[in-house]
Amino acid sequence: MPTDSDPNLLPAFCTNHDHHLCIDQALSKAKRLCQQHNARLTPVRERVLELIWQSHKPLGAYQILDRLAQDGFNSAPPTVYRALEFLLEQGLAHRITSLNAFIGCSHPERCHQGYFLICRKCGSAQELPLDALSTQLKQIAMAENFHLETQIVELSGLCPGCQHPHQEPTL
Amino acid sequence: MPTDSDPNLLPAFCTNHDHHLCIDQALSKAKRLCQQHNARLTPVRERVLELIWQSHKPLGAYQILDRLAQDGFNSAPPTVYRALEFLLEQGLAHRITSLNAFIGCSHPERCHQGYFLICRKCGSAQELPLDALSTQLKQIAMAENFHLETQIVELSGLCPGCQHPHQEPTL
DNA sequence: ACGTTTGAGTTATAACATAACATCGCTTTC
DNA sequence: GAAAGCGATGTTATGTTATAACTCAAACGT
Repeated sequence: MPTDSDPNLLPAFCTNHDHHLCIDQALSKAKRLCQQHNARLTPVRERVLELIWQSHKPLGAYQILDRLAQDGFNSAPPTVYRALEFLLEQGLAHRITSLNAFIGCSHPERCHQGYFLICRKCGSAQELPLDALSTQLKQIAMAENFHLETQIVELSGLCPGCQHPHQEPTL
Repeated sequence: MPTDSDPNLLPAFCTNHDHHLCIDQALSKAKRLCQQHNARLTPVRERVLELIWQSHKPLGAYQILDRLAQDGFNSAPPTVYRALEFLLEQGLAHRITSLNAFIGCSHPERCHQGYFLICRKCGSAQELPLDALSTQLKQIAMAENFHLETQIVELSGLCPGCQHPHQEPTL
């Protein structure tokens, strides 16, 4: 799976919103949901959630691990994989299988399938809330007498900001 | 990514067709296509294609490697990854990213996107020729001004033969 | 307080994939 | 037919992603 993604490039659409607000909202939403479900959003778990929210680019487990280490957290692989497993179970994060990477879920209260547009240049992943697609995929499976459990839809290409190579990517 | 897949289980639908014929047809089709495209289907490449066609279950690179070794082929990882790269480029195989595994393409002449139903119990992967879905995903991307290049659609659950746990899986 | 459950620490290793460089054989060109 | 060029393969080493298995500690219900 080749990728041109430059780790220093921020997705273009990221310049136009207050991302700190974005993260704060996601974290408070997560706290509320965990309380409702009697799930414990412990410090490591919360920190991992914050980290995968800090960019619109999916983060690899070992990238997360590095940042945990910088924060003084324990940093052996199981730590991060366990935290991620928890976040996935709670619907607070998604795994992007084609990148072996993880990202915060934009609407943890409603969807449990993530549909993504992934830019191979800047590495951004945009989650799309597509209830109609979900329904349609269920129907496709049903037509084959297949009991559908999980859907993976990952669409790759170039995001709007990366389609015109002559203009410098905005930071 | 948890899976119950038992490596000794064959998919139920596999009992009802002559799979050798299946493989033979796939191989001759591949030879023809390679000739048309001036691509060299060398012995290793052909053997790898044959191997990934021998079951309806996607095979991991190291599984393929083991079988190549049994045949007396060279068996270091680059050998198999290079052969797979070739087959993917020629549209003769697909990568199932959620399984880190590979499978022969059922209709290499027409489609280059593979849509899969993957059984988590028996490990089978059925490719679906869904032109309508392809069109629809293109439209979804276009609506977001996204330049779509590759589509990954992997639907997991239980295949028809694995939905009734009381009846023994057919061999 | 006590046992049970859940989370986290630790060590080791499994599983998947590629980098980098050497070699071999074919064909193209002179 | 020698030499250059090229595509395929061999070889060694290493990078990257993920989990097994066991231990310890903190939280929770009773």
